[in-house]
Amino acid sequence: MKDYLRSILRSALKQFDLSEEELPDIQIEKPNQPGHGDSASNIALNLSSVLKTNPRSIAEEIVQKLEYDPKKIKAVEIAGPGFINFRYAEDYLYDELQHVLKQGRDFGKTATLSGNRILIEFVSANPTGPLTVGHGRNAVLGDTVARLLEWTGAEVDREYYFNNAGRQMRILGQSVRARYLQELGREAALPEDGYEGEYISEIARSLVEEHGESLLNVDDTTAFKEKAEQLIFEEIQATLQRMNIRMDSFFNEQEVYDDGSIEKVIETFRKQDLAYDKDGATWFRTTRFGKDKDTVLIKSSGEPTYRLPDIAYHANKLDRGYNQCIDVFGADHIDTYPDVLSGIEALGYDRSRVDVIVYQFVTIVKEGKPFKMSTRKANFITLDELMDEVGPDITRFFFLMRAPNTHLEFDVAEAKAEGEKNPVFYLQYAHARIHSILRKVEQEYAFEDAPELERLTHESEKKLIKSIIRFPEMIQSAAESREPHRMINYLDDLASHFTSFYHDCRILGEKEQLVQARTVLAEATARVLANGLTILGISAPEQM
RNA sequence: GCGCCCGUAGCUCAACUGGAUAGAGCAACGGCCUUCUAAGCCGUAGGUUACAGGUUCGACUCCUGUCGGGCGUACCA
Repeated sequence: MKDYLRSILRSALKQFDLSEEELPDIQIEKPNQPGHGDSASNIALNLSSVLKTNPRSIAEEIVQKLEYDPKKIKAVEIAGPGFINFRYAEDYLYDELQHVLKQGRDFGKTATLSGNRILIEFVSANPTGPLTVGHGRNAVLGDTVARLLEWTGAEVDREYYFNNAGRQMRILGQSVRARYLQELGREAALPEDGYEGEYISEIARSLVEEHGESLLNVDDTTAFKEKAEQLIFEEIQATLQRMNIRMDSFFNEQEVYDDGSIEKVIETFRKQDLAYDKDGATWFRTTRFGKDKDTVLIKSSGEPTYRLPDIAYHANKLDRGYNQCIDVFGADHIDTYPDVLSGIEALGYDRSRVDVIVYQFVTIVKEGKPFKMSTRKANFITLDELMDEVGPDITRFFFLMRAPNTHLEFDVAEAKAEGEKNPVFYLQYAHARIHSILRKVEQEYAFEDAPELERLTHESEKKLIKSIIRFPEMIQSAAESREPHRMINYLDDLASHFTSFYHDCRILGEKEQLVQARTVLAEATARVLANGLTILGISAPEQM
């Protein structure tokens, strides 16, 4: 519908004396006030500065020249300072409603991004411990944005980037070794900054089981590190799977060392005088990109900082034929990404091909109090513990509920509450309730003729239809903005329109044609709820 | 100090990327169950959108400044 309105407005505007540049984008939006129609355009207001006339008379002129299909648009009005308001024709609503059932599981899919190959990188937690709630927001955001993009026609791959070398992993190996020795009754101290979590002891115990005392005199921590990595990764994957997330690939940072791309990056930078040596280290001239300090790429110890492989990794992603890469990371990493962008730009890539979703921190609220966490200290809530308490559906929902770029308060008590307080149930309940009715309809009726949708004339029925058919546009806007919470807000609104309809209009016990028409409406609602919940990765039960 | 993000009803948050009278959910108050799931519906109350300026037909949204909170500001990841 938006496209249709844009096209008829555009042809009306052709009759004005305007150049292409003077013509502003035609915006179509859904007015807040129902009295203002179903769609509205502010085009006349935007044109008033160009044409130097008052917007109302421009609107009048546009409307005069407007040609539209009465099967789609019932009325066009000018209101307020110069808005053009459109009211949809009933026929249009009924036609669209038919489509919903015809398309079924695919209703909502568009081809907006078809032909695009997108790589979305998320979670990317190093295997030093179980996933925590902080990773949870990352994981769910990344996966859901991926689903949204898939629904708009893009081909999306999910990738997990990790590093199993470096200091943290060394300390991990040392920590496991210390616990292993302790398990066997030997004296051993955790290294400084060692990992204190109980899972370290579990890894140590499984080493005791496998190798008995044979590792007692092994000073090298490699065996401990590798076992830890293996077990922790298994656990991470199990956790992700439990959250309904499947990665397409895992990328080890080591690869960009092994294939020589690290050196290539440095070389290319040097050629452009973007890299230089100072104090035994190699620096990236980030000042040239507007930063007030240059950045170390290779420490004087000879070890690269994480920025260097990060740049090489992004180049690698773009080289693999993705036209767009999306990274998901927490606010604490915000400083690194301008350097990565500068880096790939220096390598000759268009920086707009890398896009970033930054999310703010999660505060877990337990018993009314916020809970501060740190992975290294044993003081954290794992994602698994959270899912043990509230289940995967609610976990996903709560992480998606808020705009990414705002702090998220996850109130465990609220999440655990049955019904009333809990927004997830509201959606699932509406869905289950519809299916309960559909089961009864199936038992009692056998419709033979095509449904007469024009019998849906009640105000609540029409509002519900309008809400339903907005779904595809909703997906597009959530995908484009990378803000899954919009989908939640929409579904909530849809469910609320349904329950109003449910209270105003009965389905069973009415005249057969009306039963049939309302059944179609209910079915379409359930369809959209189910499709929407699928995008969110949340189940849509038919019974509760 | 500097950089990024945030500040909206008592609490947690929306507001379609600059649109018309700022909306939901909890919490409070008042109604609604011999009829399709009351895990629900309807209503009342609650606001100078932190504050002060500016930009324009129009600002919660953009710009400047102030105050308050979070994160970063490493040859850690």
